[in-house]
Amino acid sequence: MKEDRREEYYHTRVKESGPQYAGFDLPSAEILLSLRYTEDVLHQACSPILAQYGLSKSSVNVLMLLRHGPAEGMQLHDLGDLLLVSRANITGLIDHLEQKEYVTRVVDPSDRRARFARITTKGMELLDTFMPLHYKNVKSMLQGLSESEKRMLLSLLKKTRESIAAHADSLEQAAVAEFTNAE
Amino acid sequence: MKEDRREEYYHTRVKESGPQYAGFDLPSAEILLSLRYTEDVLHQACSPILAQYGLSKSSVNVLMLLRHGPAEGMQLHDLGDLLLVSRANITGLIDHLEQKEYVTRVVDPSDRRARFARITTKGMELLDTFMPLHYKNVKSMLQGLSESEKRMLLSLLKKTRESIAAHADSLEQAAVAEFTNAE
DNA sequence: TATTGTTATACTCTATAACTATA
DNA sequence: TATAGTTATAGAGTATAACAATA
Repeated sequence: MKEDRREEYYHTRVKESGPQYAGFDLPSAEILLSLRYTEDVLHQACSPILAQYGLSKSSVNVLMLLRHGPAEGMQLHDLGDLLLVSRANITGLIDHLEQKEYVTRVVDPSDRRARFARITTKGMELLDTFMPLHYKNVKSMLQGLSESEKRMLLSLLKKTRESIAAHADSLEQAAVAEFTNAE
Repeated sequence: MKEDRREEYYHTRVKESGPQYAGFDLPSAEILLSLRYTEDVLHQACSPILAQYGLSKSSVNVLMLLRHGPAEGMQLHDLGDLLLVSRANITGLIDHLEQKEYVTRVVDPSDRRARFARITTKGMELLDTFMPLHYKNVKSMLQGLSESEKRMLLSLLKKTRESIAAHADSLEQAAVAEFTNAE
């Protein structure tokens, strides 16, 4: 794997350049970067095996939701809510999974506008092969954290989400039209 | 903003369904989900203002690297390393920024294979408008964490990255060819 | 009228291979 | 031959608007 210069680089750059902008707060800015960076590192580590199975993060997510959700399947807009993806886009996601025969669509008899997506036997077999490998890898990658560190991290991440949710509605929008909708 | 059902939903689903797969470790699996989920919540909160300025996460990143990096600019492959993006893709990214006149390309006189990307005055003005707003929003969103919690979170995220980096090379690959390269 | 899902479009990000021009 | 960058292509993710069927 390519050597990752980002660790030290970003830390230095943010610390040096941040203070010249109004509103800058070093710890907050570092958390923003650190979260993205950590998620990226994790994704890079997981992506080879996902690619081997021709899966994406979202498709694994959908398959797991379907397998361990209601037996009759889940409506597409329901999946969309849980993934926070629009109705338009969940259609494409399910199209792909259906084409690979991991999922089927079934019309909801009680509301003929709606369709259930339901996982197939082939989809379940895929998860039986993929998930143990995946979970083993995740466990292995995080072995450098103690149990209490993991608990602490989880609790801080949760608190972070709560803080974002509590304040996301009162954020500043662009005041000037000068740059907006630039193209 | 749409109500987010994911908090409780995923927690329950992972706890219930995980143990049926070999290799499953609850804290690790939860950290994986929690990191992605938190990053997503953060992105959702930041994306409206990015969209107002016609910017993406990557383009802000590039502009900040260029503005606060070496005065002569940075070579494209150098930017690629720091973003962990391939040479092919950094070309497109710079194309867009150049088209918007936030960046120019300058041939490196000492190695005529290479080009420097250099931020323009217009690019700097954009950052002067955008970044204070952005930093203010980030600070506001994270106000629910105390200073010591922020420090703790940063340190745990760093430890997480170190753990991933230390073990990413020894992960399991798919053993069977059955599902691999499925299409 | 509102909701479910689909179609179409477009832009971003990613990944890969083939190509050029330099070194 | 190796490196810097470009071109081309393809797949995935996201966002929006218009539409059909149904409620």
